[in-house]
Amino acid sequence: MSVASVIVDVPAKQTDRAFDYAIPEKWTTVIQPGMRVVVPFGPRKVQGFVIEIKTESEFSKLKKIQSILDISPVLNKELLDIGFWLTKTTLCYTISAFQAMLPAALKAKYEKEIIISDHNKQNELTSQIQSWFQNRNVVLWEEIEKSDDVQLFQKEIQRGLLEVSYKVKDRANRKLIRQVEPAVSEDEMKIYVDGLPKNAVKQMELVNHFISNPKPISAKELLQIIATTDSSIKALVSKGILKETKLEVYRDPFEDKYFKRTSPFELSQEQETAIKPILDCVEAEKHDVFLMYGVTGSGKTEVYLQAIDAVLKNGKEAIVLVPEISLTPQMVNRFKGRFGSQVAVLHSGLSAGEKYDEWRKIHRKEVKLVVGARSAIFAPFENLGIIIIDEEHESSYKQEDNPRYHARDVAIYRGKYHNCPIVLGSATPTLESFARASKQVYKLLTLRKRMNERDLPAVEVIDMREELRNGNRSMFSGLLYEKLQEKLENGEQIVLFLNKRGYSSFVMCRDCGYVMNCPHCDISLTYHRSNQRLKCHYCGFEEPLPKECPECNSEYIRFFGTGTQKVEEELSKILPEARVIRMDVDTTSRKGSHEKLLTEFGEGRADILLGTQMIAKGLDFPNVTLVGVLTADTMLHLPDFRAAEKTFQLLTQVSGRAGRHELPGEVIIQTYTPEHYSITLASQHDFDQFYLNEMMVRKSHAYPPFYYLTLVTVSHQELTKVVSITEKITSFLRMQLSESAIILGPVASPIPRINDRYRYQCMIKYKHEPNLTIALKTVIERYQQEISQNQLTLSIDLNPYMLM
DNA sequence: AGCACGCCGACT
DNA sequence: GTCGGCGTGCTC
Repeated sequence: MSVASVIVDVPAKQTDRAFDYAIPEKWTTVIQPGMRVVVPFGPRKVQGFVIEIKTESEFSKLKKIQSILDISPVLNKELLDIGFWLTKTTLCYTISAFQAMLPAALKAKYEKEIIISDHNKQNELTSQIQSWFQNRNVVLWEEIEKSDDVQLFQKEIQRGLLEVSYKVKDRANRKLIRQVEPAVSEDEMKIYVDGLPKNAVKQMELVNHFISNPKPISAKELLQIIATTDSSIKALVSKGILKETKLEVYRDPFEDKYFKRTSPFELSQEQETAIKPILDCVEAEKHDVFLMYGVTGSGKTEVYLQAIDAVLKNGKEAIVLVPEISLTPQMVNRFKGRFGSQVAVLHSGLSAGEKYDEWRKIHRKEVKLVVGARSAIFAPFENLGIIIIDEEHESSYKQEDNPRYHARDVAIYRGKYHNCPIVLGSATPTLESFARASKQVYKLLTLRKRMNERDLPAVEVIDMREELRNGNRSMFSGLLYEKLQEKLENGEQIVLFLNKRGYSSFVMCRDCGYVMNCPHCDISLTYHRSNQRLKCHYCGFEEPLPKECPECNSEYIRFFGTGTQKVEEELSKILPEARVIRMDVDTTSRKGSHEKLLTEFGEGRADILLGTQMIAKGLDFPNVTLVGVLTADTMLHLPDFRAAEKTFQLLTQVSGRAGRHELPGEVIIQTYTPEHYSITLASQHDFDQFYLNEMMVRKSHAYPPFYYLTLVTVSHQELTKVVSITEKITSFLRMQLSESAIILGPVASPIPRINDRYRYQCMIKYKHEPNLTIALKTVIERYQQEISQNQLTLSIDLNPYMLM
């Protein structure tokens, strides 16, 4: 007998294992590991992934696989293995790992329907139920649940007159276009045209089109050429003169876009030196991890492009990961321009259907290269020749929910599997990667010179406390204001950067200092100007802005914190003639608006580009000569050991936007902590010194890269319960782990309460703890009951990036 | 996760 | 007595 081991789509501890199913005779040769199937599971039907084909099962009474969802496996052997590896290393469910590797369109949709069991007894149903079934055979349970008839239905189900039917629906819908072509020979068409009555002008035109042009044509195009309606085509189809066919097409998110083909540039000496070891590695089919450390504007992308070119010439495939935020059309153009239709692009801006189509191009081997955000690391290539991770330090490569994987780790896993190089590129590598490069675990490649030998921009650090003392209470320092005027006069462009991360527009009473907090979370509410309301970013709580302070009834309650809107307002006051483009979540939420605004700025239709994080990287505008950072230190005070590193990275990235071409660039950094090394060293473009400095800090505080981290966060409605459970977990881990592990806690999370649930943490710092995952699994099992009762949540993050 | 089964309290 | 509350345990 043929048996399939199936991982079912039920993300729960108890079902996180394989279930065996009998393979019906007709499918014994069809079903393969990695295919999606529908299986009966208890009383319902669920989707599942076949992971193994066996000849027998320990389980005696097997149910049969109900249906097959794929013609060929959606997960190959390698991806199945990656799924198991993720389950093990991130402590997630296997099904969650599988689902993370596939486009959302392949996730099943479940529907529960009610059908009439026996139509002969239909009249026995109450009239109320009968009215539901007027002119239809099935009723969706979802509809019933919304009505008041739930109990009536349950009664009839119990009497056996109605039946529940469980449906598993594939979301994956392929886009089809209607094509029209002749169904008869040319001669027959001519005869038909001659026999047509005089008033059938459109039919005649249509047939004449096919007489001179018998190729299939899309209905849409045909209607345009002939200027007629569907009815005339339909008439000809029903007479058997034409026939309609459906053709599957891909939704092309880059339709209507023309990509100018580019050819390789000549590499500089430095670039040559950097690419050589990568190319050697490609030729030798050897796995190695390269860290390409290159200052902003040093031409890393050209090195990627040429390395990819070599890989594609060898008949292999390539993956390029780019942070979501810099997956701009500019970036995509560079790859599409060089490799044309061999490129698939995967990013969150695409619709589910578009993502699925791009994924299918990869799956069917129609493309050789994928450029995408984090999840593109799971591209189902089978002959990988290189993986490139650009802006290696970006935290968006770490997924913040289950499976909590880091794309870099997956890349290295795949690199070992395919014996191919991994290239991590950055102007500001993570300390983890740079430390590994220093220890020769990764091979370091350095690009110190900017292309065209352009100097890095001059950076001026402005002490905003000093400005305040001198009576300047605006958000622009004297120097920045001066420079703004100067650049405007010269007709040059300016980028103003507002670092909003960890800093929101909170509302405070100026008399008593009372800050409006969320009643369910220990975090300040954010003021949303668009609807004059206060909103909690964690639980969604909303309330109108109060007229007076709830604490002291003062009227002087106002919002603090500088939003882009406020900067824009102030700009219009001090520089009314400046044309400003504001880019933030509000102005870029509509699809394509991001690109539109950038094009506008690029074409010189504005003087100042004002924005948040999203303008920090990847942008390259020749006319930008001034970059202003309004508040450099807003995230320096976050409770995160990477705060200094992130500040340094951001300032370096932003400064890199200035003077990339002929005109020299200037950068002004405004800060309240000008003495902080992350700010001074960023202003001196001194990564090496920053690295040394920060390494000392990390060493003395036992943080990565000297120690690994694992963060356990416990949450519960009752404070006492959270504290005692976290306490128990902490002491249990102390017992299980070695002496050298540092176990901190229990302590309250940086956000101690979210959605009325208290949050406590335990942090584990360690160098080598083979027992850690086993110990953590034991912890999960011990509290399983309370977790499933939904009172307790336990989140375990191995190598966390967010400590909140 | 769902869903059935089963064991207790409060109703016609 | 039975309806329905939720706690418990199973799903090949």
